[in-house]
Amino acid sequence: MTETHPAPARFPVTVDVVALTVRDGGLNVLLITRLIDPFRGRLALPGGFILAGEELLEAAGRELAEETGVGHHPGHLEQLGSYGPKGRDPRGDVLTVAHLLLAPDFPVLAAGSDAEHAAWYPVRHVLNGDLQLAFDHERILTDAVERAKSKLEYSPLAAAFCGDEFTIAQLRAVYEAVWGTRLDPRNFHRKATGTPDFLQDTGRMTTGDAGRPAALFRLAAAARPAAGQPTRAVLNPPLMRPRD
Amino acid sequence: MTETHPAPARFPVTVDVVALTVRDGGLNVLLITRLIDPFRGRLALPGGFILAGEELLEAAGRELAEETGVGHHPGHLEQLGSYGPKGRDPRGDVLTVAHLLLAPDFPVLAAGSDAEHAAWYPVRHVLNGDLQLAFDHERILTDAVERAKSKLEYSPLAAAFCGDEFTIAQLRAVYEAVWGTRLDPRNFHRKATGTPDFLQDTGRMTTGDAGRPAALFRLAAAARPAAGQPTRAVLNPPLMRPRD
DNA sequence: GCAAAAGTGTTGGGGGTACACCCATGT
DNA sequence: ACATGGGTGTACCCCCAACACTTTTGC
Repeated sequence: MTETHPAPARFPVTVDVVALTVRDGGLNVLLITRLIDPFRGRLALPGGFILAGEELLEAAGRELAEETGVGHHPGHLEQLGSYGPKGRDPRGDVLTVAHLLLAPDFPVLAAGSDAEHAAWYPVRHVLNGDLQLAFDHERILTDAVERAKSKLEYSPLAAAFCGDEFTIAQLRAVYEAVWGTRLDPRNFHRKATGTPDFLQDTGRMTTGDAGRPAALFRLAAAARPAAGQPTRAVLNPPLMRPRD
Repeated sequence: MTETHPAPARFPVTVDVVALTVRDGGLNVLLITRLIDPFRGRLALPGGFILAGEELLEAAGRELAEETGVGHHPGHLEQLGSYGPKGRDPRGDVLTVAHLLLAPDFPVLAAGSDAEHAAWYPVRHVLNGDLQLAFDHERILTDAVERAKSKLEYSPLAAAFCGDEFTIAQLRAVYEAVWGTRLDPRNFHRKATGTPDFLQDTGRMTTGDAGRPAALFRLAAAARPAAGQPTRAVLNPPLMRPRD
């Protein structure tokens, strides 16, 4: 924040949201189909220009709500990082602040004909190159996935992918989908239930599924993210992902 | 990157740099004394407006060079996060992208009378409240220190605080200063030298100090950060900091 | 010789992996 | 009865904390 004498350059600033969820055993990302140039018809991350008087996280939440129809975003929203401003938009320099949302598999708004259509897409189809994204959104997605992978190791954020109540097996499925690995169900159960300040037993059980009913848990109060506070590292030692 | 119909708001964008080093056994931060309002006479992070055509990291490196006299920055520079734009500058909405520099203890330029004076200050004096910073720079510093602490656990970035060649004890002093703890010299030695792809023995030794001479190491080629690439997690399992 | 710092050996324990085994439900 | 998934017990092993001990310098 030094004063430099030349007039400060002003930049258009956008917020983009990488919304991730677990679906069909894999990691999925919410993408919209662009209706206008540049990159018309191409898939892109939801996002848009920040408005005067808005904070970054507010703007990200608003853009997400506008394009998915979710009243207020479920799950965990945090800042990922900023990109640009040079050479990422053919129309000129635009700075974007990317955000990361980890959420349960919520239904997206069925867009009308004049709105951009938002839907879930498997992350691997994008990173394989089967689906091409607009702008530098593939790079942003890559960074987002890497952030999500490492966050699961030490934070309780895996629960953000589940609903309010979940079984140990559902929680394990999150780790397996994000990391792309298999975890031993028995050892995972011990680690998850044995970690203090992580899970709280609701006393209720699943019913109707095949096999023995499973206990339902929710996030312990101590592990729930306080608004704006950094997520506590409750998993210590961390739950380590198998080496690649 | 959705197109919204209202004209996109444009914001002045600054880059700030949290330059950290280890000095006198403690973590220090590079601060400038502001010569103009707002916050005239107050300490602040070095930084300034991003120029048209610049990338974020470029701008951060330039601002640092301008205010410290270092030709090109030593150590490791990375993006920390963005803050704002609302309510952090009394003159209006300004978005800032904070950066983190981990560097050896380099001498800062002795500023002339018309330049802002840059110098090292112990981080604990700032976070104690003994020194007050301008804008929201204390919050940014807090985030930067937390990022530095956690990066040391799994990345080889502690070496960024040392010069090109260093002893195991100097490397340990970095961990102790950043984490604010004491580590067992013997166990640290084994962990550091035993980790593959971390340290490379130069074959040379220190001389002249008290006690037995120590072997000099440098960062192994595999651990050196490739430009723009994410830092590899060479320390696996991580070097764990003692619980607070 | 003595202090100081570098570096090695050894031992005990916590937590991880691997896997055998038992439990409770749907069909 | 059988399949399916939930949950527990246990053996082994690696790595870390703790600390005794040796090595090599300066004074």
